[in-house]
Amino acid sequence: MVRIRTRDEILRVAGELFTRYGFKGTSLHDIAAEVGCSKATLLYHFAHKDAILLALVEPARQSLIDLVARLAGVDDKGVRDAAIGGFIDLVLRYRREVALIYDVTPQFLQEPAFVRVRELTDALVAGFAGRSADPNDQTAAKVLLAGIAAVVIDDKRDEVELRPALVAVARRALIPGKD
Amino acid sequence: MVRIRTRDEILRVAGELFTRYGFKGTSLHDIAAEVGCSKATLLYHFAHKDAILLALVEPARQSLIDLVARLAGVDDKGVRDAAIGGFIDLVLRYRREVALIYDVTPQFLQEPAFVRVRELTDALVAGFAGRSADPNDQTAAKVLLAGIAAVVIDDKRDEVELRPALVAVARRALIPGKD
DNA sequence: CACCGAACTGACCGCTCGGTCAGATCCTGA
DNA sequence: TCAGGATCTGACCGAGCGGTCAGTTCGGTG
Repeated sequence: MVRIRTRDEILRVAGELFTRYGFKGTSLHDIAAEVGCSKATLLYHFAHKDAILLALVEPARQSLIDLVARLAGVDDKGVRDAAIGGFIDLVLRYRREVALIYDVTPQFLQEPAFVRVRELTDALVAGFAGRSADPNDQTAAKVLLAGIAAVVIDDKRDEVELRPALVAVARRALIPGKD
Repeated sequence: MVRIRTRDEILRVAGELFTRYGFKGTSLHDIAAEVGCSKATLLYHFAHKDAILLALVEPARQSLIDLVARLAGVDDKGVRDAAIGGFIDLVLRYRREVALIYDVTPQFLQEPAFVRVRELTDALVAGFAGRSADPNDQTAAKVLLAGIAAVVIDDKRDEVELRPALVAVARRALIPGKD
């Protein structure tokens, strides 16, 4: 294998195994065996095991930050649709990483990279709820966010087909005055 | 502590730690320390670590089996509402256990107690989708099921308040002819 | 061709893991 | 009061964990 590709291969394999078996359920040995290298190689490219996970989710985390920053500039009237569209685009682009972020956040709350994830998720909930203070709207928002993140990872359809389906279910569930 | 209560205390503490840190992220040492007993005590009451998890989720798993059996006897017209109501009641009763079942199912697929969980979940998806073959209806069903299971565990409100909110969001998202 | 930095490795480390077991303690019933 | 079953424990086990490091190999440059 071309050496410059080892780091990318480590991330690809780690992403797959972390998603399938969980972060704690995946060992350095597992990753090395699947990549076809040694544990020491993993730790040559990444400072430690946590660093693999952090590198893996960093693009998605950064996109999440960008999305929330964009939503801050949208008025109350349009924020819900902007949040729905933006989040679905994010999840379709980073299917596995978003699921991983949801999965490991409770256990990495002390990690600087994750400290803000709770704030970011709160901001998304606010966007999905149209900035409503009604706890029922917020519960609905959380259900859709968690559900979309959980389901996209297993859905084999591509984003051209999947996106409108997700947007439709989110809008039906969240846009008021329709029931 | 009264000795006959040790087993129940082990299950209560294990449930809390498994939910917060994941099954793999919780050790026998962690559980024993929180209960205030030894690892050997845990293994006196339960054959092995997996047995603690299985005992914990067994009531919820059995209720899931019962729900799916009841849904089999409901016609296509009424199955969606029956599935929504039945699942939400189940989740409100076993908040933590249902989330645990969702969390650990991928890693316990070989376990006899879990072999059927995938079938049961598929049956619930069918119920939530009103037995529709449309992949968009099935995606919507999966989003709501996963979202409800994930969110109920953190929602502090009691079931009198929470149940109608969840039923409403599920019906808006899933009942056709409303958009 | 030689040198040097990058990339990689096998052997090893200390620690934690799930689990065992001989023995101690507790509780109940006769 | 005593015997026996239930409950509990500390010390220990083998295995796997994350990680280190001296040494090897590879690739690029002068």
